[in-house]
Amino acid sequence: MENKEISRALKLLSQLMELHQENSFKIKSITNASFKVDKLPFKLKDKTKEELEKIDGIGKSIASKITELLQTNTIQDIEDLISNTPAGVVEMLSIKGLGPKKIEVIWNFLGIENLGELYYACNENRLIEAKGFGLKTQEEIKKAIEFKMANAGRFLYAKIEKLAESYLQEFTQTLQKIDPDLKIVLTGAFRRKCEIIEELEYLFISDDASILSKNLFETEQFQIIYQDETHLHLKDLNGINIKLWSATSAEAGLKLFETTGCATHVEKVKAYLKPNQIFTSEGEIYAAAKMDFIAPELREDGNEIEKALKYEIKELIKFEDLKGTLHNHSTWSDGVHKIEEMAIYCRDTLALSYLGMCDHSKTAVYANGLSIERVLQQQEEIDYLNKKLAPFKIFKGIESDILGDGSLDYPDEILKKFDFVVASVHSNLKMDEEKATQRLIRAIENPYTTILGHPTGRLLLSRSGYPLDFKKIIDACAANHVVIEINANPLRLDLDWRWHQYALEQGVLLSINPDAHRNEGFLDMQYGINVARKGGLYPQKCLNSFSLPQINTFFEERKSTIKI
DNA sequence: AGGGTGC
DNA sequence: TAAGGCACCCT
Repeated sequence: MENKEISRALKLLSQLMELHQENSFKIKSITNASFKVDKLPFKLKDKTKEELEKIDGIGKSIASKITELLQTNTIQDIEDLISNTPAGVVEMLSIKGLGPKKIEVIWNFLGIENLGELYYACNENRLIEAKGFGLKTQEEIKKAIEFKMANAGRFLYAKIEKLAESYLQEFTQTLQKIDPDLKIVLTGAFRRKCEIIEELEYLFISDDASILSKNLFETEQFQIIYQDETHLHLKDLNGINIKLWSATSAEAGLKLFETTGCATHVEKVKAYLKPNQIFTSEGEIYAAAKMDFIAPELREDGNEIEKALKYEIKELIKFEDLKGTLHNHSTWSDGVHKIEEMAIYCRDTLALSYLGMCDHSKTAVYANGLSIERVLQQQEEIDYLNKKLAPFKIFKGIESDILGDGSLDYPDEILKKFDFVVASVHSNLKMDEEKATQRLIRAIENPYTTILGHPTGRLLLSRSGYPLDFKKIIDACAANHVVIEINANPLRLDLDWRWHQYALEQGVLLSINPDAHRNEGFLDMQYGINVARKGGLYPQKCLNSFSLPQINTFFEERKSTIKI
């Protein structure tokens, strides 16, 4: 079990205790432990109970809860509290803007026990009767419930990835007993690397026509929703839709093509094919249609077919093209690893040649943002490490908050000390589109801004982004030579891939930034690669696939254009 | 810590 | 009554 899961369990425990109005000191200590656990640079599962008790923020009582969790996968206190709380009330904790205090009032004062009732109460204007609630809060809650409902049955790619692979293993193992030559591949939106997945689709390639016969999947794990000659539709215990398609080995190429692309893409390509042609691979299909091969990620009904017909499809970016990583957090602000640890991980494990450090700026006090003095100290440390680790290079960056008026978070004398600046919005996210766009443009026009960080601040499936006029934003980046970040955190993936093409057309560079707060966070760059490929990004236009000398020059030239 | 909201 | 203090939630 990872620290993250332990931290989540403790957080849940504290929230449930708060819902039941238990001793506030106990609640505080558990909340605190949850926070601390999430920031530890080592794994708790390897520790003995005695070692746990010595950790700052963990005492005897919490240590025993953690060992209980590690041994039994649960904590009895949580189970007890949950059994005394309506499931719908627990679910309310997942609504943005609602915390345990407010939910306690909703539950005990208004007598509301699930999201449906809560939504109904918002519509009836009943929430404002309760203390601590007003019209604005009621509207926010209503919107948040609508957002959640609209996203029911949708899953983050990163969350469903392991499950998708494990079903692949499971199906293969079970069915190869029937047909040893059977092959199964993932297809559909998952193969297109969509950031949100609504169903998992598998293609069973077998010359045994009865391979999908229903009784094989009639287990406790799956519920059969629908079946016809073409496919079998299941739902698993988590409510995830699973579609199984089958093809003989002769049909496999065509079937894989048909189940992968979005419907319009498939239809459009088929218009270029002669009837009754036989294909053993997807490559043959695109060749027969007299166009470039189109990678699965691109088959989304953009302009990919037009480009393929002109043989203008670029070779898409891959993880191995990345030469470095920009926008990362260390223990100087809210990260869990030291700069040196991160640098060594990048150099030795990921074989990268540079690391951009971008801890939080001073306004982000909640994230231990850097005061001017600490910026200077950090830069001294980086100078020292650069001597020690050469030729590996650590770039001095900052993730500067964009303040309410669009200005950056330090005076120019400090801004000019950085090799590069990532400017991003963290607070005041409720502006209207015009104000928000103006605020960002002002930050883009700041000569010290090198990269625009996560432009909308969205959190997939939980919070929609800051409303922006994307064309204006991208045009402003083009005019000011500002790079746009593709934040690779699987919850963000912001800038959205649907805007990459436009950005590239305007000559804007993109950067796949992990926003890592620990070493494992660097691996999120794979999710950034996934969406960047959907957006059509190729290595020459990706800032962090520049070699070390190239990016060095880029940063230097960028700074030399600043007048004053 | 600081902004937004509401009592 | 209007303003200020306090509580909650977010980043």
